[in-house]
Amino acid sequence: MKESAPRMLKFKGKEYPCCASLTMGIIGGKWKTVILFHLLEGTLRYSELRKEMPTVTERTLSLQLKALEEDGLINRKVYTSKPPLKVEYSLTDFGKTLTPLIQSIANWGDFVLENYAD
Amino acid sequence: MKESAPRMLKFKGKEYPCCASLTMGIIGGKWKTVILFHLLEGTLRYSELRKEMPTVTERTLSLQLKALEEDGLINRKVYTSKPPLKVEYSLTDFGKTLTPLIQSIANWGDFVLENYAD
DNA sequence: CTGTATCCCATACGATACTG
DNA sequence: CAGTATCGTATGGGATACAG
Repeated sequence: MKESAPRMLKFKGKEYPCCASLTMGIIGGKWKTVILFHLLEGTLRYSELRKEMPTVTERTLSLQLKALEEDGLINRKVYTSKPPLKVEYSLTDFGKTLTPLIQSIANWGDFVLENYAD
Repeated sequence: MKESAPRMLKFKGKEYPCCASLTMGIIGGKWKTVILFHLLEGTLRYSELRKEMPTVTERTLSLQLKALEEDGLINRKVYTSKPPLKVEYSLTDFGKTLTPLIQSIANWGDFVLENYAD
Protein backbone atom coordinates (compact mmCIF):
# COMPACT_ATOMS: atom_id res chain seq x y z
CA MET A 1 0.00 0.00 0.00
CA LYS A 2 1.44 3.30 -1.09
CA GLU A 3 1.68 6.17 1.30
CA SER A 4 -0.15 9.40 0.53
CA ALA A 5 -1.14 8.44 -3.00
CA PRO A 6 -2.14 11.58 -4.87
CA ARG A 7 -5.85 11.78 -5.55
CA MET A 8 -6.39 10.68 -9.13
CA LEU A 9 -9.29 11.30 -11.45
CA LYS A 10 -10.57 8.25 -13.30
CA PHE A 11 -12.35 7.98 -16.62
CA LYS A 12 -12.68 5.03 -18.98
CA GLY A 13 -10.14 3.08 -16.97
CA LYS A 14 -7.42 5.69 -17.16
CA GLU A 15 -6.16 7.89 -14.37
CA TYR A 16 -5.39 11.59 -14.54
CA PRO A 17 -3.82 13.94 -12.02
CA CYS A 18 -5.90 16.95 -13.05
CA CYS A 19 -9.09 17.79 -14.95
CA ALA A 20 -7.03 19.43 -17.71
CA SER A 21 -5.06 16.25 -18.27
CA LEU A 22 -8.27 14.24 -18.42
CA THR A 23 -9.41 16.33 -21.37
CA MET A 24 -6.04 15.98 -23.04
CA GLY A 25 -6.14 12.24 -22.49
CA ILE A 26 -9.34 12.09 -24.50
CA ILE A 27 -8.65 14.56 -27.31
CA GLY A 28 -4.86 14.63 -27.18
CA GLY A 29 -2.46 13.22 -29.72
CA LYS A 30 -1.56 14.37 -33.16
CA TRP A 31 -4.79 13.70 -35.00
CA LYS A 32 -7.86 13.50 -32.77
CA THR A 33 -8.59 17.21 -32.68
CA VAL A 34 -8.11 17.41 -36.42
CA ILE A 35 -10.67 14.66 -36.98
CA LEU A 36 -13.11 16.25 -34.54
CA PHE A 37 -12.57 19.64 -36.14
CA HIS A 38 -13.57 18.33 -39.56
CA LEU A 39 -16.58 16.54 -38.11
CA LEU A 40 -17.88 19.74 -36.51
CA GLU A 41 -19.46 20.63 -39.84
CA GLY A 42 -21.33 17.38 -40.05
CA THR A 43 -21.10 13.78 -41.14
CA LEU A 44 -18.17 12.68 -43.29
CA ARG A 45 -17.29 9.48 -45.06
CA TYR A 46 -13.97 7.81 -44.47
CA SER A 47 -12.73 8.90 -47.88
CA GLU A 48 -13.83 12.47 -47.25
CA LEU A 49 -11.86 12.54 -44.01
CA ARG A 50 -8.83 11.27 -45.88
CA LYS A 51 -9.18 14.06 -48.38
CA GLU A 52 -9.35 16.63 -45.59
CA MET A 53 -6.27 15.10 -43.96
CA PRO A 54 -3.93 14.13 -46.78
CA THR A 55 -0.90 13.67 -44.52
CA VAL A 56 -2.29 11.03 -42.17
CA THR A 57 -1.69 7.39 -42.94
CA GLU A 58 -4.59 4.99 -43.28
CA ARG A 59 -3.44 3.00 -40.33
CA THR A 60 -3.30 6.01 -38.03
CA LEU A 61 -6.59 7.45 -39.20
CA SER A 62 -8.22 4.10 -38.61
CA LEU A 63 -6.74 3.77 -35.12
CA GLN A 64 -7.71 7.28 -34.09
CA LEU A 65 -11.25 6.88 -35.38
CA LYS A 66 -11.57 3.68 -33.40
CA ALA A 67 -10.26 5.37 -30.25
CA LEU A 68 -12.70 8.26 -30.66
CA GLU A 69 -15.51 5.78 -31.17
CA GLU A 70 -14.53 3.83 -28.06
CA ASP A 71 -14.53 7.01 -26.01
CA GLY A 72 -18.04 7.70 -27.25
CA LEU A 73 -17.19 10.88 -29.15
CA ILE A 74 -18.11 9.73 -32.65
CA ASN A 75 -20.54 7.37 -34.33
CA ARG A 76 -19.60 4.95 -37.08
CA LYS A 77 -22.39 3.94 -39.43
CA VAL A 78 -22.02 1.35 -42.16
CA TYR A 79 -24.38 1.56 -45.12
CA THR A 80 -23.44 -1.45 -47.19
CA SER A 81 -22.77 -5.07 -46.37
CA LYS A 82 -20.54 -5.80 -49.35
CA PRO A 83 -17.71 -3.92 -50.98
CA PRO A 84 -17.58 -1.17 -51.98
CA LEU A 85 -18.32 -0.09 -48.45
CA LYS A 86 -19.85 3.17 -47.39
CA VAL A 87 -19.07 4.29 -43.87
CA GLU A 88 -20.00 7.60 -42.30
CA TYR A 89 -18.62 9.22 -39.20
CA SER A 90 -20.39 11.82 -37.11
CA LEU A 91 -20.24 13.33 -33.65
CA THR A 92 -22.30 11.75 -30.89
CA ASP A 93 -24.21 13.93 -28.44
CA PHE A 94 -21.26 13.54 -26.11
CA GLY A 95 -18.90 14.48 -28.90
CA LYS A 96 -20.97 17.57 -29.63
CA THR A 97 -20.27 18.84 -26.12
CA LEU A 98 -16.74 19.35 -27.39
CA THR A 99 -17.81 21.73 -30.14
CA PRO A 100 -16.95 25.00 -28.37
CA LEU A 101 -13.66 23.59 -27.13
CA ILE A 102 -12.54 22.32 -30.52
CA GLN A 103 -13.49 25.64 -32.04
CA SER A 104 -11.48 27.48 -29.38
CA ILE A 105 -8.51 25.25 -30.09
CA ALA A 106 -8.75 25.97 -33.80
CA ASN A 107 -9.25 29.68 -33.18
CA TRP A 108 -6.18 29.95 -30.97
CA GLY A 109 -4.15 28.27 -33.70
CA ASP A 110 -5.40 30.85 -36.18
CA PHE A 111 -4.68 33.63 -33.70
CA VAL A 112 -1.10 32.45 -33.29
CA LEU A 113 -0.57 32.33 -37.04
CA GLU A 114 -1.89 35.84 -37.47
CA ASN A 115 -0.16 37.51 -34.52
CA TYR A 116 2.98 35.53 -33.79
CA ALA A 117 4.02 34.20 -37.15
CA ASP A 118 7.74 33.71 -37.59
CA MET B 1 9.92 17.96 -55.90
CA LYS B 2 6.73 16.44 -54.57
CA GLU B 3 3.52 16.66 -56.48
CA SER B 4 0.57 18.45 -54.94
CA ALA B 5 2.10 18.86 -51.50
CA PRO B 6 -0.70 19.70 -49.05
CA ARG B 7 -0.59 23.29 -47.80
CA MET B 8 1.04 23.22 -44.38
CA LEU B 9 0.93 25.75 -41.56
CA LYS B 10 4.31 26.62 -40.06
CA PHE B 11 5.18 27.83 -36.59
CA LYS B 12 8.47 27.70 -34.72
CA GLY B 13 9.95 25.46 -37.35
CA LYS B 14 7.24 22.82 -37.18
CA GLU B 15 4.57 22.07 -39.73
CA TYR B 16 0.91 21.41 -39.10
CA PRO B 17 -1.88 20.32 -41.42
CA CYS B 18 -4.58 22.32 -39.62
CA CYS B 19 -4.94 25.19 -37.15
CA ALA B 20 -6.26 22.79 -34.52
CA SER B 21 -3.16 20.64 -34.77
CA LEU B 22 -0.96 23.72 -34.47
CA THR B 23 -2.49 24.44 -31.07
CA MET B 24 -2.08 20.84 -30.02
CA GLY B 25 1.51 20.89 -31.15
CA ILE B 26 2.17 23.72 -28.71
CA ILE B 27 0.12 22.68 -25.69
CA GLY B 28 -0.18 18.95 -26.39
CA GLY B 29 1.47 16.13 -24.52
CA LYS B 30 0.81 14.70 -21.13
CA TRP B 31 1.91 17.60 -18.92
CA LYS B 32 1.95 20.98 -20.66
CA THR B 33 -1.68 21.84 -20.04
CA VAL B 34 -1.33 20.77 -16.41
CA ILE B 35 1.62 23.13 -15.92
CA LEU B 36 -0.18 25.97 -17.66
CA PHE B 37 -3.33 25.30 -15.65
CA HIS B 38 -1.45 25.70 -12.38
CA LEU B 39 0.27 28.84 -13.63
CA LEU B 40 -3.06 30.48 -14.46
CA GLU B 41 -3.34 31.53 -10.82
CA GLY B 42 0.02 33.26 -10.88
CA THR B 43 3.73 32.73 -10.42
CA LEU B 44 4.96 29.45 -8.94
CA ARG B 45 8.33 28.20 -7.87
CA TYR B 46 9.71 24.95 -9.21
CA SER B 47 9.08 23.21 -5.89
CA GLU B 48 5.53 24.52 -5.78
CA LEU B 49 4.86 23.11 -9.22
CA ARG B 50 6.23 19.78 -8.07
CA LYS B 51 3.86 19.82 -5.13
CA GLU B 52 0.92 20.52 -7.40
CA MET B 53 1.99 17.71 -9.72
CA PRO B 54 3.23 14.91 -7.48
CA THR B 55 3.16 12.28 -10.22
CA VAL B 56 5.48 13.92 -12.73
CA THR B 57 9.17 13.11 -12.64
CA GLU B 58 11.74 15.86 -12.21
CA ARG B 59 13.21 15.14 -15.59
CA THR B 60 9.90 15.41 -17.40
CA LEU B 61 8.83 18.53 -15.53
CA SER B 62 12.13 20.12 -16.39
CA LEU B 63 11.87 19.21 -20.06
CA GLN B 64 8.30 20.43 -20.37
CA LEU B 65 9.09 23.73 -18.64
CA LYS B 66 11.96 24.24 -21.04
CA ALA B 67 9.75 23.50 -24.02
CA LEU B 68 7.10 25.93 -22.81
CA GLU B 69 9.77 28.56 -22.29
CA GLU B 70 11.17 28.00 -25.78
CA ASP B 71 7.73 28.44 -27.26
CA GLY B 72 7.42 31.73 -25.41
CA LEU B 73 4.53 30.71 -23.19
CA ILE B 74 6.25 30.99 -19.82
CA ASN B 75 8.99 33.05 -18.18
CA ARG B 76 11.74 31.61 -16.03
CA LYS B 77 13.25 33.96 -13.48
CA VAL B 78 16.22 33.06 -11.28
CA TYR B 79 16.59 34.94 -7.99
CA THR B 80 19.84 33.55 -6.59
CA SER B 81 23.23 32.89 -8.05
CA LYS B 82 24.28 30.18 -5.59
CA PRO B 83 22.46 27.20 -4.11
CA PRO B 84 19.89 27.02 -2.71
CA LEU B 85 18.37 28.37 -5.89
CA LYS B 86 15.09 30.16 -6.21
CA VAL B 87 13.40 29.99 -9.59
CA GLU B 88 9.96 31.24 -10.44
CA TYR B 89 7.79 30.43 -13.44
CA SER B 90 5.01 32.59 -14.78
CA LEU B 91 2.97 33.05 -17.93
CA THR B 92 4.23 35.47 -20.55
CA ASP B 93 1.81 37.81 -22.29
CA PHE B 94 1.68 35.28 -25.10
CA GLY B 95 1.04 32.52 -22.57
CA LYS B 96 -1.79 34.55 -21.06
CA THR B 97 -3.60 34.48 -24.39
CA LEU B 98 -4.13 30.79 -23.61
CA THR B 99 -6.00 31.48 -20.39
CA PRO B 100 -9.55 31.03 -21.70
CA LEU B 101 -8.53 27.95 -23.64
CA ILE B 102 -6.83 26.26 -20.70
CA GLN B 103 -9.82 27.05 -18.55
CA SER B 104 -12.16 25.57 -21.16
CA ILE B 105 -10.02 22.44 -21.28
CA ALA B 106 -10.16 22.10 -17.51
CA ASN B 107 -13.88 22.82 -17.43
CA TRP B 108 -14.66 20.16 -20.01
CA GLY B 109 -12.70 17.65 -17.93
CA ASP B 110 -14.80 18.57 -14.90
CA PHE B 111 -17.94 18.36 -17.00
CA VAL B 112 -17.06 14.85 -18.13
CA LEU B 113 -16.41 13.73 -14.60
CA GLU B 114 -19.74 15.07 -13.41
CA ASN B 115 -21.91 13.91 -16.27
CA TYR B 116 -20.27 10.87 -17.79
CA ALA B 117 -18.52 9.25 -14.87
CA ASP B 118 -18.21 5.50 -15.10
C1' DC C 1 -14.30 1.85 -50.67
C1' DT C 2 -12.81 0.99 -46.13
C1' DG C 3 -10.12 -0.61 -43.83
C1' DT C 4 -5.97 -4.54 -41.45
C1' DA C 5 -1.40 -6.65 -41.11
C1' DT C 6 3.25 -6.23 -40.57
C1' DC C 7 7.30 -3.98 -39.59
C1' DC C 8 9.95 -0.26 -37.94
C1' DC C 9 11.38 4.06 -36.00
C1' DA C 10 11.22 8.41 -33.28
C1' DT C 11 9.80 10.45 -29.47
C1' DA C 12 7.73 10.90 -24.91
C1' DC C 13 7.98 9.61 -20.61
C1' DG C 14 9.50 7.16 -16.28
C1' DA C 15 13.16 5.61 -12.57
C1' DT C 16 17.03 6.60 -10.33
C1' DA C 17 21.34 8.69 -9.24
C1' DC C 18 23.88 12.66 -9.09
C1' DT C 19 25.39 18.03 -9.23
C1' DG C 20 25.96 23.41 -8.89
C1' DC D 1 16.62 24.19 -4.18
C1' DA D 2 16.50 23.26 -8.81
C1' DG D 3 17.73 20.89 -11.75
C1' DT D 4 21.04 16.99 -15.24
C1' DA D 5 22.74 12.52 -16.62
C1' DT D 6 21.91 8.10 -17.81
C1' DC D 7 19.31 4.40 -18.99
C1' DG D 8 15.20 1.85 -20.08
C1' DT D 9 10.39 1.32 -21.70
C1' DA D 10 6.04 2.38 -23.79
C1' DT D 11 3.44 4.51 -27.07
C1' DG D 12 2.44 6.98 -31.27
C1' DG D 13 2.83 7.07 -35.61
C1' DG D 14 4.83 6.21 -40.60
C1' DA D 15 5.47 3.00 -44.96
C1' DT D 16 3.86 -0.43 -47.43
C1' DA D 17 1.28 -4.40 -48.74
C1' DC D 18 -2.83 -6.73 -48.59
C1' DA D 19 -8.02 -8.04 -47.53
C1' DG D 20 -13.34 -7.98 -47.21
